[in-house]
Amino acid sequence: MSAEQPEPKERKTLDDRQKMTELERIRHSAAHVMATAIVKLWPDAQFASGPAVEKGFYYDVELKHRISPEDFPKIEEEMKKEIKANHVFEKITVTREQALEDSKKGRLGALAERPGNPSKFKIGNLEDIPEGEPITYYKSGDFIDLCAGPHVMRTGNVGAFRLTTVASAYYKGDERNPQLQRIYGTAFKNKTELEAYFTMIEEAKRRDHRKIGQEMGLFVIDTEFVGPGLPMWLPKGAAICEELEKLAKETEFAAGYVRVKTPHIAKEKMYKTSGHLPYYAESMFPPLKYDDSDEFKEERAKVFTAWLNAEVQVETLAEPFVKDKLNPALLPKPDHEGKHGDAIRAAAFELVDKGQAISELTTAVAEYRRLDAELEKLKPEIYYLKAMNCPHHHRIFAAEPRSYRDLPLRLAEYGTNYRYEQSGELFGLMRVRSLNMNDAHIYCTPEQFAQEFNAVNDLYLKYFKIFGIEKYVMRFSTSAPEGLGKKYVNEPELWKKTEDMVRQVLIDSKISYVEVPNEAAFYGPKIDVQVWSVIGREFTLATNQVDFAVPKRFGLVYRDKDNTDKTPLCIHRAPLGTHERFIGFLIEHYAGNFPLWLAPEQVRVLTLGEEEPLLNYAKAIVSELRANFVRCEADFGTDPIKAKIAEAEKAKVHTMLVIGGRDMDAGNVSVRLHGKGNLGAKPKGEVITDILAAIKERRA
RNA sequence: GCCAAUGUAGCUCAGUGGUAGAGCAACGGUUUCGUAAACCGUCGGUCGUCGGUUCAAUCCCGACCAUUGGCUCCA
Repeated sequence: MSAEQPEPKERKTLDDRQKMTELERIRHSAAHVMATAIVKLWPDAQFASGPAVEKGFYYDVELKHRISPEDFPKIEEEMKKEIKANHVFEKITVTREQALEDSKKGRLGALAERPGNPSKFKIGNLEDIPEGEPITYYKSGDFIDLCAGPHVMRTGNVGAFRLTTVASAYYKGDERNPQLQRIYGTAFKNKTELEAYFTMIEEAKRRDHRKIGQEMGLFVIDTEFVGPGLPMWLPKGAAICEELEKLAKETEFAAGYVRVKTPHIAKEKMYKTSGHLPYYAESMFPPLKYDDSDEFKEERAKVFTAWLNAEVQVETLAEPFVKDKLNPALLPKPDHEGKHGDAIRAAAFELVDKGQAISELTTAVAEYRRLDAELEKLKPEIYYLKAMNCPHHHRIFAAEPRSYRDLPLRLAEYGTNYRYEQSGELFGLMRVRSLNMNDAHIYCTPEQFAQEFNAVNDLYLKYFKIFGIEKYVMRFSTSAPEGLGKKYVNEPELWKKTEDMVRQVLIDSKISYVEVPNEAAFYGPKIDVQVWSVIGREFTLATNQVDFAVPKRFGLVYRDKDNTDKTPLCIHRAPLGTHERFIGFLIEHYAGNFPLWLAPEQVRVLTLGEEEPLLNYAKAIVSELRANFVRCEADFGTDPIKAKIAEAEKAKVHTMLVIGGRDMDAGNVSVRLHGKGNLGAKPKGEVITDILAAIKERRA
């Protein structure tokens, strides 16, 4: 969102630094070695910062030459020389004055002094070091860098490394600062670990939801005809969507939700009222103009001209009568014609309304007002694609008079939202522009809040159990005082009250959570549930948000026991998030090997041979399963059984039923589970009963 | 949006300044085979789009579109 400011970064204390692991020291040292290599190759290079990060290290550098992966071998070559030279990482403590002076001489992040080429980013870094904290250099060979360390003993301790990518980054992460080239690499103690890391990356790629989704035929993103970030679910992917919807509908029905359905667009007024337009406009698709035809524009232009003429007419007629009534001290700035049109007209209206005006002026004002109203009507109607469902649900709340007896009212909908994510943010199914949201809004009284909020949290935990999601964190996002009126609605007291309320609920329910300030929604605090996919990607899957602001803006009220109207609280919740992200996550979570109830193709019946009686036996099994809504397919073709099995395994079909003469004669089917091999022949009835039970129970 | 890399058949990928190839898939046929692939044949491409350089461009250059990685974790 536009209002977001770059957040001040937490500075690592020296204590934190001493806790750096050996691997982090290796990587941080590798960053220095890389910088040494780069400055040897391009002596004008200016370095900013080069830390160890989760997967390796980077160094930010300003350089005319654009470093590309083609340069990597050259840089790596130089790095190897540095490592072979086995320089000691020597720690030197200096005064601030000394450091500033060396920076000005261009000595920091360099091999020698560079007159006329000061270490400008190091000067900036120096400013961030608090008074009283020692200022240190690390020197390896000729390379000296402003650095708090710690490092490994010698450059030779950087065991195995590889440069990986080049990216861009703003100095200190602030887009107002110069853009630097960020060179990424990774380093390990030895070659074995380095290679294991790259093998791991390769394996992760195999689990990538984009790859598996393609292979299994779950979804497509047709960027040419439909658009980037707008996935379409193929039949097999749609099957997963439907299973998730079924799960949500059952659970929500049991929890007292009622379902609604709303359109995908709404008038501009909706989002002006909700407050989304100022706070959220950049994330919305451009508006749809209802009537943009030439005829309409002509008509509007005609009325506009007449309206302008009427305005001049009113002012000309009124001016002599009102001139001396205008108080020069109170006059606003004159308009572009040097006149006080607004003030004159206002005065003229007053005269007319009091019946003190001459008849020509009365007529002119009447005509002006008529045209003004007509012009208002000729404004093209503007519609927006909905980026969220809440405003529609609010209008459903407003559609009937509500009593406290109706609350809590839980409106649920699988609504499709459209958000204009920036092109660089799009990412497979995980970050898209059309979102199928497992949405609901709970309208309740403050007394009901704790119970409702808890019930929602319980829902999450219930779902996570079904899917075997074990690693997750609840992030409690709160506001920040400086954001009030900008990033957040300006209601300091309500913010405090609601945040306290949510915090209390979290503490009482003993859910472990982390509190993150300055991350709330504009209308209230929220809880995001963060999960990690097996590949290590971090995502916000579910969300649970409190809204104390928007219902008020819509004037939503319920009649309370004391016969007064009160504004309800609203809880926005989406425990399954969106189909897109949730299924993307599930694909990686299960590596495409879905449990039976979710599997796009649950059962495939494979025949051995083509004899009529055998086919009839097999067909009867398919029919029975399909009659029970099992997604069952038949492979009665002439391929050898090995080939049929290979195909079914590749398609990740959950259960394969192999049927040959032997099985038919005994009333059996041979069961084979994907990835688990042959389980042998079992009685037909038993197998079918078990399949149906496993689906019904949503067995893992 | 910004920086970089990538874009060749439905999929995975070769390849070249002189009109493009493999495997799988699809289709046709032969094969009737008990747990991860039996054989033969056929079809399939404006080499992302547009423009430039050239006698000639999929290849060189430029713009655009899309995808991927990064743009948060400070000396």
